[in-house]
Amino acid sequence: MPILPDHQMHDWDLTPRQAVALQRELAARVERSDRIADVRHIAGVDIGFEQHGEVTRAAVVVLEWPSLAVVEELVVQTPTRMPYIPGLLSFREIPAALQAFAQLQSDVDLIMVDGHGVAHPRRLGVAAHLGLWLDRPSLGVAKKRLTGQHGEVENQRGAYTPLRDGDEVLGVVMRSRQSVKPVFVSPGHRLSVDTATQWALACLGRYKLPEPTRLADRLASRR
DNA sequence: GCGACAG
DNA sequence: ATCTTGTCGC
Repeated sequence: MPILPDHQMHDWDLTPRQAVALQRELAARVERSDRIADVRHIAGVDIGFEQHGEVTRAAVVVLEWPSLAVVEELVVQTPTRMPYIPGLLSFREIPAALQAFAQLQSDVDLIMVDGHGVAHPRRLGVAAHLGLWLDRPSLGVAKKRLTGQHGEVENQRGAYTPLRDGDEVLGVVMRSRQSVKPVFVSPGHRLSVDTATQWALACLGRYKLPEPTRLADRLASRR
C-alpha cells in the first residue's frame, strides 16, 4: 500500500511540547467531510505493546466488503520510541502501524482503528492521524472515552447517541451489542460523523467490536 | 490546586 | 496496553 510522502510527518523524535505543536498542524489537515469512493477492502488495525512497553505491535487485517471475508493478515513488531502520554498516543503507536501498511499487499479503501478518530482533545486521535498519513478514509472505534460528553445509550444493539464537546459533535457512543458497555465511534480522515457511524454499524457482527477491529485485536493477542 | 486521562 | 481462571448473567 503506497504511503503518502511527507517529510513533515516523518519526525517521530519529538518532545511532548513539539508533538503537541505538530499535532495541531496535522489536525487542521484532517478532512471532516466524506471523500470516499467504492469500498472493496476494509482494514482493521490494532496496536498494542509488549515487553513492558519496549516493543510496539501492530496487527492489520484486511477484509473484503461486503462479505467481510479476510483476505490478508499481518503483524509487525518494532521498538517503541515514545512513552505513553494521554493525548499523544498516536505518536507512540503510528510507527508500527506505518511499517505494517508499508508491507501490506492489498490496497485498502477504508481503515478502522482501535482507538479514537477526532474524538480527541486536539482532534487527532490515532485513527485520524493514520488516515491522514495514508490519505485514506478512516474511523476510530474506542472502548473508552477520552473526551466529550454524552447521554445514556439505549440498551439495544445498534443504538447510539452523540458524543459532543460543546456544540461540536465528535462522534457517537454506540451500543454495539446488547447489555455490553458501548463503544466510541468517531471519524478520522475523509469521513463525516454520519458516514463513520454507518460503517461501524455495517461492520457489526455478533460481538462488541465491529469485525475489522475485532479480528485485528484477536490476531494481535494470539501469539 | 484537583481530577481526568484512547492504547 | 499488560499481568491472568473461572464464573455469573443476558
